[in-house]
Amino acid sequence: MIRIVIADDHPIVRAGLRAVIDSEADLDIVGEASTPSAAFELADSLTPDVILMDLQFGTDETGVDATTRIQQLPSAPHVLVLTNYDTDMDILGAVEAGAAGYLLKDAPPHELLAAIRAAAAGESALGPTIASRLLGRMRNTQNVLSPREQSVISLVADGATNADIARSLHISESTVKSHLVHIFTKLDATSRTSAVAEARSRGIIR
Amino acid sequence: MIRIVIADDHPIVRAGLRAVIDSEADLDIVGEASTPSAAFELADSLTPDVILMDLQFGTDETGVDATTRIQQLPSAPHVLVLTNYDTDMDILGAVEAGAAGYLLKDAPPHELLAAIRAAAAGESALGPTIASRLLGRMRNTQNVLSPREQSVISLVADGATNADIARSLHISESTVKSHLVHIFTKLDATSRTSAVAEARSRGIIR
DNA sequence: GCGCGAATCAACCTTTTGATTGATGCTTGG
DNA sequence: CCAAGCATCAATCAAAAGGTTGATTCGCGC
Repeated sequence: MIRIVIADDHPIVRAGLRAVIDSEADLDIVGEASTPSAAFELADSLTPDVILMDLQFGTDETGVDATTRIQQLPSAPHVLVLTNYDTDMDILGAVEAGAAGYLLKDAPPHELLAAIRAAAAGESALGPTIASRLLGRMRNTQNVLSPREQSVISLVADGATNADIARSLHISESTVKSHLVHIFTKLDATSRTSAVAEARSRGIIR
Repeated sequence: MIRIVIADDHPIVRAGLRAVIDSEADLDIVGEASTPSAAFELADSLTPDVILMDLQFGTDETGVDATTRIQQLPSAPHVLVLTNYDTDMDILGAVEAGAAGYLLKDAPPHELLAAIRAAAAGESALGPTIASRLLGRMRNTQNVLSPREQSVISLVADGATNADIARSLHISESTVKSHLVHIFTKLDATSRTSAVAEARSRGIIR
């Protein structure tokens, strides 16, 4: 019997997962969480085999944060990420946090059930598409932006001028321009608009 | 007995809706669709009372397109939109297409069930938040961009320079600049990056 | 200690963008 | 016919962004 916790902020998605999983004789849902911290607490108190984890809960804390914390538990369950997001940042972030699998929410039920059983057996539960995405893109995401560069690109994406950004971050415009030069190099961009577009497509900003 | 069709591309969401609705004595799911065109066909052939319609199906055709077509049917069902998107453009687009209600997917089951019954009774099924959003923003969305302006802002959001855009659309850079001036006025922006940010927040671009 | 990355800053120059003003032509509705 | 909106285009100038080069300091790992 594989014991499962469901972590998703949408009641209808939880109901759907329940419906799919409840009809399987070897699977048992032992708990449900609608926030990352509730997911962590259930992982700790219920010691499930597998936890199905959404990435975005409409809270500051994310499914990646909860996944990271869950890895510190003495009997950490296998985390299977189930999400709408398929950018490189999202995939790599979840895998680096210790997720054993990554599935998109449009996956048909038989794929979901196979992924749950694989994760419970300690196997990688990445579909071939996601696995090859991961391998092919390791180099790019290693060039990820520094925390300061992240702040700058986020403000650019909000429509801020270099002068606005300098004021917000209490630095000079020269420093803003320096950060932008680095951002352009890392993202292979030549303007603020192309840098923002690339950062969006990589999931660096949302 | 309220007869319902479910239109959503995610099997897990459909399973969740089924689970929520099947437990209600006065509600009956008569069909399911995973594309907008399948939704239209079922609306035509099964003549349900209510159709639960997602907006994005991963296809070129959207739930708004299907909603528009459904209004032409002799016994058009009431369309209740159920989606993750809450931008002004999305809400207004659906309402203008003839949707009788609009719900976000994080709505709890009791709200969903109330909205279904209201829609079936011919009542507006907009939550108070969404209704006030709609009224408060009618003015803004009436200033929506012309088709050409839409093309220009989309290309800007992709990171294109004015020269790139002129080449793509086979016009002069002067014309690109003119369109941008109009876009800035309509979106209350002063730079391309702030225009893109505002267009995103309004759902003009995604 | 050295090398590297990150953060900070500047000067100088070029390019692009944005603001303003003006114009033409077409289509649509009153 | 007139007005408004849309699409197109131009000239001129100011402002912002981008490119390049150079520098300093700090923290970390080898």
